[in-house]
Amino acid sequence: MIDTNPEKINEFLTRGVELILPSRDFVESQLNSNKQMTVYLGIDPTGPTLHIGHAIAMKKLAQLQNLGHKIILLMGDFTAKIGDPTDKLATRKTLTTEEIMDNLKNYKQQASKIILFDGDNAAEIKFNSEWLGKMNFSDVLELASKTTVQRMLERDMFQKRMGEGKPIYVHEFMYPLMQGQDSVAMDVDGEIGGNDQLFNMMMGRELLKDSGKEKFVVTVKLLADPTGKKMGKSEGNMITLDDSADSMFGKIMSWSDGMIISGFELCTNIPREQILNIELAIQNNENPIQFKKQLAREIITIYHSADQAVDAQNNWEKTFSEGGLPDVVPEINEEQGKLLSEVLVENGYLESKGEFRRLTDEGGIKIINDDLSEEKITDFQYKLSETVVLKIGKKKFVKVIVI
RNA sequence: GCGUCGGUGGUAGAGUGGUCAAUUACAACAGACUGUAAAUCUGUCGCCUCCGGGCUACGUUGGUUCAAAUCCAACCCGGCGCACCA
Repeated sequence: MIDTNPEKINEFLTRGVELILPSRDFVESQLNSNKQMTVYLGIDPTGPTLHIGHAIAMKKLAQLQNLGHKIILLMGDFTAKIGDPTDKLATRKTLTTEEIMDNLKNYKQQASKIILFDGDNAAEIKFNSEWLGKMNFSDVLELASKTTVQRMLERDMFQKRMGEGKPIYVHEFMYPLMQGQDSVAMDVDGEIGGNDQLFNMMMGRELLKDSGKEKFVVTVKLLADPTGKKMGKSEGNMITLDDSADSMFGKIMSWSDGMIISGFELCTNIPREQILNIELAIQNNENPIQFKKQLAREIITIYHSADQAVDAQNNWEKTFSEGGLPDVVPEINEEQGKLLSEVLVENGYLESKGEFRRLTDEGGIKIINDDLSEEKITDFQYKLSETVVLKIGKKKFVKVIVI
């Protein structure tokens, strides 16, 4: 039942791991003890999609599942309503139960690419509203009495806000406690999470110590290049697990070269030796683009399929390296003689006519002829006379059919 | 409650009567270049325009003024400090 294959355990303890508490030795001996452990990963269901950052932590869960341990995916439906102070965005809109259920449906489908929800040792999904929602005020007080304001203030986040004279609300102190309470309520042996969740996860350790249990915490590295620049929504290259193959390919190609290695380590199952080879090759000035393409294919294979990965690459190369057309170009029907600027604004391709003017000034709107030659539109009063295939900027394509 | 500081474009953050559609940075977009949708460089970056200009915007509502993001008043929202309470 419990697998103690040393190689697998080693893989779990090292790959993509940032920090292990209380110690690597402790966790290793636990994993070797033939006892089934319960380990969880908490996700706040704030949006409809999981992103690749979630996937990195889920991969660690999957490794434990594969070793025969029990894994729980915890939906922070209750905590999501409060908002994690780790996120500097102070207020999150509160989600209705329906929205949460909706998000969950998608999560399960997306997560199932990585962890198993059926079979003997199926992953379990839990909701923390189940216990947090039932606590009354004296329960909360008791929980709050387990830690001190000083402990809370240790957080970088809070220190920073104090320094900047920004507000810290009392309920924000509750967030780590709530997350800690999750560990207690589920009586887990361990928790996986991103390195940014360390503080919150340590709270669970502290609370469980009260009942004499040593909970372990494994934090995974965040996907970032060596300069520490994170991948994220603000960088615009955040991959969500339901992105199309084409879109994933494009986003991965826009990662900086420095992210290739950690991408392989964190997001794929490629063996370490191969990753080392790639690292060496890049150091030897081999063109990184081939490895980046490989990385993109590997990742797409996990979430879509190997065939789609190849298609996505072909599509991408055709479109961007060779300046051709993607396989699918959206079409709109319009009457003859209409201003192209109006057509594009009405169909949501451009924000305003002013934008159209700028683009024509800059040569950003082109007609693509059948032989793939391009012809810039420079007249902002351009009127439709015949069906044209347009390239707007470098990413947008549209076929305007004149009827 | 009192005092004090503040609320500006997608974000951060300048501006403190006209030269302000509003410095700058980031983000975004385009062009050049490139192995790349990377980096770098250049340009653009409220809406409309018959390219003259017009319109809408600096918490809200009023006011002063030829002229307000900028001054005044009230209100709303927020920070910090103090007091009250305990």
